[in-house]
Amino acid sequence: MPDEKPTSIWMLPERQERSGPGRRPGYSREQITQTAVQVADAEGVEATTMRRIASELGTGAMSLYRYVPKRDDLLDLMIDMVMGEIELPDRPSGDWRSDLSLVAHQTRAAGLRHPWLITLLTSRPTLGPHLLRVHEFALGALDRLGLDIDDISSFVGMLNDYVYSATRREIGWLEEARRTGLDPERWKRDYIGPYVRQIVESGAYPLFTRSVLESRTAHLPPAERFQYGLDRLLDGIGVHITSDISR
Amino acid sequence: MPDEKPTSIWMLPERQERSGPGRRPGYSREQITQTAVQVADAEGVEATTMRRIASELGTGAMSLYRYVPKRDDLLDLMIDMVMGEIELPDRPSGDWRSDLSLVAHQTRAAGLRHPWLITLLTSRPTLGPHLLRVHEFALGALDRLGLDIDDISSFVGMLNDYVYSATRREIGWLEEARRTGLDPERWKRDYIGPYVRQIVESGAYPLFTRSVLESRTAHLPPAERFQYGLDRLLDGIGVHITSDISR
DNA sequence: ACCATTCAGGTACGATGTACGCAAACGGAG
DNA sequence: CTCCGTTTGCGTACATCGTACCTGAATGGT
Repeated sequence: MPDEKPTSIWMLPERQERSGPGRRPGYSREQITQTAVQVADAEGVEATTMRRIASELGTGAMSLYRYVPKRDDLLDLMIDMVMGEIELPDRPSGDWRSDLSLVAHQTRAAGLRHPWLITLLTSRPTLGPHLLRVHEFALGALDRLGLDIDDISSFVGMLNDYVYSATRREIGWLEEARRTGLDPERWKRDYIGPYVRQIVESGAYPLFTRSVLESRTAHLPPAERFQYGLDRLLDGIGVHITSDISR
Repeated sequence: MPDEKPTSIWMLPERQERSGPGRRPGYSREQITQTAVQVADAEGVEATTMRRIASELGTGAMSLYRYVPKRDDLLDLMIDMVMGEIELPDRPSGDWRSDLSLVAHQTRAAGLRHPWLITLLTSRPTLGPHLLRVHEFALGALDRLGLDIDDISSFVGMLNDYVYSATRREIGWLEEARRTGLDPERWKRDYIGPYVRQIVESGAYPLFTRSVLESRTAHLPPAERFQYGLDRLLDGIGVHITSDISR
């Protein structure tokens, strides 16, 4: 009777250092993951093919399968390695607003360093140890404030949703700007590809048009724009925290 | 000097009915898109290959390229066709809360009918006419309430983020339940695959554990659970609407 | 009746993930 | 040292994908 196959990579730890016979492994999961991250940073996640990563390590594609069951698992490992870059105190400080801000900004920073992160993170449900650590910290920031666990969970979910989508939007601009060659600042002022221009000129979507043309925050530095939306969100959460004096 | 190539499928309308010489087209963009949607509904988006769709129509793969430039464009067309199922009044009613609720529930319903929709929608930036229509309606719901356009845009963004991620979570349960063969209700009570169980038993993530084990809303019918989070979000938006009397 | 034009779709190419199998490296037992 | 079971390295091979190219059939205007 065979073992039931592990449901995720996190239940299949790398083979440990042993002292039996047999050839020694020449690579490691971490090394392979790191290489994959570098390739993805430089050329996008679609360049992280098994052959490409292997050749980066000077070996053959099939060698990687001694360390990683499938390519999808490698994507999970990449996500978690990068989540490991997020630095947080051991415990929340007690100031929920600055704790959540910290998580938000750190996550955004990681997302900008690795433009593939957010797409991967939101397209596959994964729960690696580092992601869990960050999540636990965020939940902890709202603990002991009179909220029940469903509200805490719900608010942290909203925070994550905001951070992911705001960061994704930001990355979208950067990539669009790089593709068209313009520098981001000038590009955002003159703005918008031909398609959005067509939408605007059609006159059929007046509010969408205003959100494109009359936006104040669109001209802010990205970090301030991020902060602006974040503050709105935290204000919304704050309403439910009775012990909060600021509002 | 060639035309600059269109930036999106929406700038490349289907060839119109003409009256010149040449063979008549045997298919149409809409017909192909509809077939793709059916295949995706039945077997997932990864089954919507060009060959599969073509053979469903009784033709060869390459014929599709007379109607759609690339497979990615077909994905955009699928998204927008399904967004077209969302039924909304011509103009918002004036009750912002019920207007946004309507958008939220309609979008969730479309996402549940077509489990691939949310993944596609959040993994590729697309702005088809039907998506624009829905977005414009949502923006309109918050117009004339004393908010500036950045806040309106920001709140609608938060609403979308919530709807997408809540619906995605719900779909995840359904698929997990289908995969393991259990019916959704029982499965959600007994809950959780072996990996989450291991996390819980590790004791290292007490708040995550509580969010799994002590949740009240987890046992609610999905629609009520959705409503619960939605109400929290709308409460948060309501704070910023001064003319709102309910809070 | 002819022809320029348009569509249908077969063939073919490069790329991908990965199953399979064999040879090379290794440590322990004799 | 010699042999042997075990483990790793990786070449070969295959199914499947998007899609470039090309030939032949259909069509309506002249």
